[in-house]
Amino acid sequence: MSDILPAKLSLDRFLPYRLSVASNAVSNRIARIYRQRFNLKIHEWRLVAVLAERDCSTPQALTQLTKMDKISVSRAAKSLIGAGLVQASSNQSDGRSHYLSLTPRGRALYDEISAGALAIERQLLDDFSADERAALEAMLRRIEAAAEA
Amino acid sequence: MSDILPAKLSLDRFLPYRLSVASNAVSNRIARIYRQRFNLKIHEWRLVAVLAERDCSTPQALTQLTKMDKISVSRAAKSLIGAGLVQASSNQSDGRSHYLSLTPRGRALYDEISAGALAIERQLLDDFSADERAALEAMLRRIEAAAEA
DNA sequence: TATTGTTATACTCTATAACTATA
DNA sequence: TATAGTTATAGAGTATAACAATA
Repeated sequence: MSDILPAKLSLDRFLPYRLSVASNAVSNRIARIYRQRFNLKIHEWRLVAVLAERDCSTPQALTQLTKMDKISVSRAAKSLIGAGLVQASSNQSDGRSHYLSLTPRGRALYDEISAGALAIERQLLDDFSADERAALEAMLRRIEAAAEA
Repeated sequence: MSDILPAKLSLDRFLPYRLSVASNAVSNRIARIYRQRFNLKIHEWRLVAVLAERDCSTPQALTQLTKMDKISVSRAAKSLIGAGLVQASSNQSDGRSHYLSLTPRGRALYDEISAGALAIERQLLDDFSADERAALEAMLRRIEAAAEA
């Protein structure tokens, strides 16, 4: 008896609801830690994380890498520059744009943050096998693609 | 080579990030449809969905059933009562509380909404097998529990 | 004209605390 | 005193549109 496509709606078994509840539970936990320990909002820490991987990105590149809109990127960058964690440098090939990169302080903070992030992920996936983790990641990407189609 | 616990952080492979991006993609799609077609916010439709399953619940019971806080339940209920979709009746056993239930119009709307919700879920899980769907649901519940621990 | 990025505005969502009415 | 529920307030997230500067 497959129950993949129930004919009657049950909120508790409704995938978008389960996804939202799980995501909120995880986000809330992380947001609390990041704000308390590092005084960063989620959008700010995402920018730091991406800049640590790909320094000297333009705001436009960052909107794609972080799945944030350009307004959020602009505000997060402004806040991080004000906090001395990110710096802007001019873009020779396009005067409308500029490059963003981590300052030494920003990079030092990232090292702390990323260690904490990996520790949280390890807790969340504590009893997951490697196969389960890979399957979950793949399914989340499929659902994301289907939702955006 | 297991990559279940990477030593280095990559935002793109970071589970809380993937979860958030997938959940937001799904939520945005649903929220848009519900607002356009039914003029309901997510919290309001959740309340309608739960009341359709368990009529005459108290606000307190609804906070548990919907994983919303009591303020959100109170606001959503107020809005739904104003729209003529929900009605309140007195609770004989506790004067501080009251019962909420769907009006005939609320129930009629629910029938429409639930059909739409199931159709969306079907689209999202179009290429999922029954096993995959069950595995996803179980993994989301495990992560939720781990995040709240 | 089109594009990059910023600012303005408003609406939704969430969290804390203060408040009322009743137990 | 404690609990059920409401109201007030502010912060965070998100979306649209208008804008300045450059291509």
